[in-house]
Amino acid sequence: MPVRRKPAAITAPLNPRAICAAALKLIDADGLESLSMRKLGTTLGVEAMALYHHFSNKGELLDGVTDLLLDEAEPALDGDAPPLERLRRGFHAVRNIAITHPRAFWLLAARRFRTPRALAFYEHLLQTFRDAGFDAHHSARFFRLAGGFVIGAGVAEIGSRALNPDATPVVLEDFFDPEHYPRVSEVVPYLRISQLDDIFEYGIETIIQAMQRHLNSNRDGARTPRGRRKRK
Amino acid sequence: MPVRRKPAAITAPLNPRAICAAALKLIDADGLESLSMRKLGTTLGVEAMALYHHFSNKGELLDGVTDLLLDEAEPALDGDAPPLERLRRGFHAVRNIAITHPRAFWLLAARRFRTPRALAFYEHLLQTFRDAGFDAHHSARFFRLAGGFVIGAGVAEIGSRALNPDATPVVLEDFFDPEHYPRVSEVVPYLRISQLDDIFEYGIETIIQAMQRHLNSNRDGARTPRGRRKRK
DNA sequence: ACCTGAACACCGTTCAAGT
DNA sequence: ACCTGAACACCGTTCAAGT
Repeated sequence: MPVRRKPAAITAPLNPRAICAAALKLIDADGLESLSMRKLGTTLGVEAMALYHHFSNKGELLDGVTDLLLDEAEPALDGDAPPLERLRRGFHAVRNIAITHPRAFWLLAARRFRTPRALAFYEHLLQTFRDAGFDAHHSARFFRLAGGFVIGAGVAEIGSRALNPDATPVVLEDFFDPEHYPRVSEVVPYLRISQLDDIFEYGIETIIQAMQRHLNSNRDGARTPRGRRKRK
Repeated sequence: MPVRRKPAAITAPLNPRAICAAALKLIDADGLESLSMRKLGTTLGVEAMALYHHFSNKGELLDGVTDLLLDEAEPALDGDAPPLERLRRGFHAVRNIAITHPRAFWLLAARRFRTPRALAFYEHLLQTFRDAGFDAHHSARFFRLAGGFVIGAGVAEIGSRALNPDATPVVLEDFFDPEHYPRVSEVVPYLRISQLDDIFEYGIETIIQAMQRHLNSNRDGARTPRGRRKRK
């Protein structure tokens, strides 16, 4: 049974959240670059310019989509587990966005620290750092270390999954030419999609161990991981 | 003395490298999103469509610009220093691109593993991993760990430096509202531009220590950093 | 081989107008 | 308040044509 034209227009007047949800759907299907106000309007059964009544520009709409991604990741920080374990789950949750929304994941890399929603996410994350026992200085350091890795690794995984749209089409096999690129061809098998869970796990565990080590050594007498004493 | 119109057209016929260099200059000045074939053509004193004689599309041109960035970073891997030290310098060199070409740095995050130039860079990098004593499996793991952090932290630094063009304008001071966001306002001072060197240094040193520890424990008897024995 | 110029099928956004 | 429609100033890219 064929779907009727403009079904969304029947159901309700537009609202920002529904618009963002539709935008995310379009991004998941066709990619971030292919999302346009015109296409999104058509999907919603409305002229493109109607959207400007709900968002002052496209950037604001993308911020709204980013907020939806944060909604998916943030609950991982909740629960009764020890703080460091909750942080671990939070990092995995963000990385999971790269798997479930590979074409939207860019938003997390490109558009952060903007909306109240994003601030609330960071507040929750940094509160968990504090619960774990980090002071503000080391919260910043490990936030950047873990956050940088999670975002960078996520972006790299998208690349591995070959979802970058206007990419020069290079098949994975091109990297297996041991004649010209012996080291690359040696390592690439370990970066296959089937290995990416292991790769990410290893990275994030290494970082969490460093965090644990810092907390331990701090308990034993206020020393940094490198053994230097802090003095002002 | 005012510059004459269309100076580049006088000097020589176009060539890909010169086009990419001009493109990088435009990106540095006006941002990646603002680069268009038309503007680039005008800068070079040529119709936009002339560029298609040298690149089959815009993506190929951007790959060429990316190659220029790699040219800047790769020499850091050379020298007589121990391999791990050369890797350290390489990571810093990539991060320096985020500082010297903040608006072009996205290319490193978004468009990798494509051109022969990029393959040669990775070959050099992975050869240095091997020189340090890593097998292919752990080269992949630490490559992703360090590479992910360097790219993710670089992208985050661009955000801190507020160079994202269509950003919802949120001043840094908004994050200092201890009423609503006590943890964020506590940590943000440590993420100021003046602190970013320290933040990056701390992250990359933590990773290099993990690499060193892996190499040491491997010398002591084929154990992973977590003390598990490897068995096929 | 290298470049031009018109054209096509798109963009985001403004603005005046409708209901 | 919410949406339309025409218009503006752009895009990347194709194509036939010039030299």
